[in-house]
Parts: sequence; C-alpha cells; structure tokens
Amino acid sequence: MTSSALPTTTVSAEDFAEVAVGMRQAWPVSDSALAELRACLAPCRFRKRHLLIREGAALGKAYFLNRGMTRSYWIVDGQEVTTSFSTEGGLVFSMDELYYGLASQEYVETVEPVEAFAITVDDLRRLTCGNLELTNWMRVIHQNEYRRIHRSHKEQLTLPARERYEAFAAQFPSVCRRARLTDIASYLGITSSTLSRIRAK
Amino acid sequence: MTSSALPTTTVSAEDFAEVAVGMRQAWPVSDSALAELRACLAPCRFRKRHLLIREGAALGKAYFLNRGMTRSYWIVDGQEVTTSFSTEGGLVFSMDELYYGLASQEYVETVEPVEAFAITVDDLRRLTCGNLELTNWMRVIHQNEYRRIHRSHKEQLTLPARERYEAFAAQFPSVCRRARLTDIASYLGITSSTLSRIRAK
DNA sequence: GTTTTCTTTTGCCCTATGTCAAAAAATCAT
DNA sequence: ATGATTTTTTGACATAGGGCAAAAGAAAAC
Repeated sequence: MTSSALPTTTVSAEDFAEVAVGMRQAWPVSDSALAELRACLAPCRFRKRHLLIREGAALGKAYFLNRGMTRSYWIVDGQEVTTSFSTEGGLVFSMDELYYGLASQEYVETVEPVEAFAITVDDLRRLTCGNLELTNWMRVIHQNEYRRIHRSHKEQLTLPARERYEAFAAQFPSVCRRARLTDIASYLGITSSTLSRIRAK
Repeated sequence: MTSSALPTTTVSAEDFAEVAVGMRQAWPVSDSALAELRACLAPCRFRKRHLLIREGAALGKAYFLNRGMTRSYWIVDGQEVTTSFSTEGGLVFSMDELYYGLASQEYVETVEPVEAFAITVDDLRRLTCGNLELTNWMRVIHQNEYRRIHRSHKEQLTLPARERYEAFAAQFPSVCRRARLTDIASYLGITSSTLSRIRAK
C-alpha cells in the first residue's frame, strides 16, 4: 500500500459498504482491490453551493458521493452551461486533472449538502491505471458517461425542447425534482423561460 | 496466445508498424502486448459505401483503419444523424457489441474505399479487459471519444450554426474536406440547406 | 461521352425558441 | 417572522434556422 496523502480519519468497512456495492454494479472488483482503495479515502462534508472543483484550478481531489447532489458546468461567456449532475454513488472528478495534469475546465458545485469520501487525484490515478480490476472499473465509468452524453447529444439533435425535457424527466426523475429549473434548462440547451412554459403545460 | 477466429492472412510487423505508432500516442504499450494484438488481426478492404456495422445486427468485428474514412450514424425516424467520423489510425467498433453483447444501435459505413485490420469483438474484449496495458490504452480511446463528444455537445449548446461549422472545420479540416456536405450538416445538427448557405458565405 | 442518379444550391414562407423585462413566488438570512 | 435575495413565471416581440420544392451541378454508370 502506497497511499500518498489525505486519510486522517480512516473509512471503516461498514461506511464503505454502500460504495462497494455501487462499484460492483459497474465491474466485479475484488475485496483486496476495494481495501486498497478504501485506505486512500477520507470522509468529508460540504454545505450546499460549495465548489468542489473549479475552472483554472487544480484542487487535486475527487469524490465518491454518499449523500447529496452535484452539478458540473462550464462558464461560456458569462453563461453557466450545465453538463451533468451526479448523485449518490457517483464519482466526481475532473478528467483534465486526473489524466492530463491540467487545471479543470469545468466547475463542480454541490447543489445540496453533500457527504462524500475524498481521494487525491494522484491516488485515484495510481489505482485506476495500475490495478487491472480498477482500471476496468474506471473504463466502465467512462463508458457510462460516454453513453449518457452520446444519448443526450442525439436527443439534442433530434428532439424539440419539450420532448428533450420529457426524456430527461423520465430518465432522471430524481435529478429532475432536486435540481433548479435554471440548471435543468441549461443542461437541455434551452432558456429558463422556455422550460418554465413547457412545465406550465 | 488464445486467438479465437479470423486470421487467415497474418499481419506482418511492417504492415502493423503504423498502427503501433498510432496506438502509442494514446498509451505506452509494450512490444509483447502489441504482438498479441497483431496475432488477432486480419487485413481487409472495403469499397466506398460499405456497411461495416449495422443497426440491429451483431457482425462481431471491429476495425483498425489504415486508409480511408468511415461515418457512424443513427437513423431516427427515417433521418440519418451522423455522430462521428473516423479516419486513418482510428478504431471502429460498436460499444453495444463490444461490452454489452447487444446488437449495435448505430450504423458505420465507409465514406471512401477503406483498408483496415479486422479483429473479432471477442478478441478485442479479451485483450482490452485482460491485459493492463491494453485496458489502459482502451480507456484512453474512450476518454478521447468522450472529450470529443463533450466538446461537440458544448458547442451545440452555446454556438450558432455558423460558428459550430467553423469550429468543426478548424478541428477536423481533413474530415471537412472529405465528407459530404449532407453528412457534416447532420453531424452539426443543421439542415444541408443551412450549411450550404453558411458555406456560400 | 451520354444518361442516370445523387448532391448541392437557392427561394419562399413559417415556427420554435430566444431576448428582454417586469411581476410573482419561493428561499434564505437575520 | 420579516426583509433581502434568488428563482420562476409571464408577456410582447424578434429571429435563426427549418421545411419544402425546384433548379443547378457533380459524380457514377453504361
């Protein structure tokens, strides 16, 4: 074990259990690989509207979400453009930081109070590039993200605003209830006025 | 070595050299891993407008492109929606087939005469899930695709048609010259009439 | 080289959605 | 609770880009 930073409080196997179950839905990871990962985690909490990742910075952390929701967005000439939401069981990280050693291009903020396990991107990179099981697990994470955005992009190209919203609401009912109208609108590529009118029926 | 099908004609190290160079741009793969991969390849050629992958079918092959270009698309109520182009050095495959054992949801057709190395999806899956170097290499392939579509989606949400076209032309000048106007238009989510007018300046 | 087929261009009109702004409602802080 | 702030709703108007169809041009087939 060569954990490089963080763990001040250790995460118990019990606390980690839920994360483990979630991970195994993506790829069968052995107990020993999970134990290695667990040793690198530190529990943490954040209030609503806290920035976990910010553009132009390399904060060097990633988060396994246990409770709460986050939102990733770009700022494109002053406008926030929401690109994804993550909820319980999700892994929040900046690909730029994790793989390219760059500052993030996106922001990630908590939309609700969040409970999570933090890991340094160095540890996460070491584990997910050096261990076959975890490398495969991480590949599945990327695959899933790819499929989500691929689908979303397809819908963007083929469906009118109302149907995009309906598809979103059907696929992510929980997110749809918990997120602000404004953020959902920017995720769908429409204005909040339009989404408000759509919802008004 | 447990190659499962295909190789009637073996691919020589010389013929494979170009592919190897391309692969190493994504991830440092050792000679031995590359040799294992090479043993599973079969050279092949296709005329223009040949369907390499078709919706609802599991043809069971993936292709390393040496020469020529392909186009991936969905058919959404009768309309073709182009989702990507692949050129020399690219790997063409259906994620549904490769990882989910499903029939493909997309079509991939050759846009030009194509020279490629074919591999069965079974071999590709075995190699890219079972060998740490190749698993990492494949993860980078997914990452890159993810970033492309992420960017493209962002542009879809923030730029007007003309600027999307300009960004596309700047990022993929070769594709922009080689692909039909119609296909580029559908990739950008605009009609061919609109793209024609944009080009007319 | 002619004919056929496929692709691009162009014109005209139309609608989904954007823009801007102000009022109403909800949420937050004290 | 009460006022301050943020978010959502609603209205009036503007426009980018779609739909359709015909003509022009290019490529493929014979």
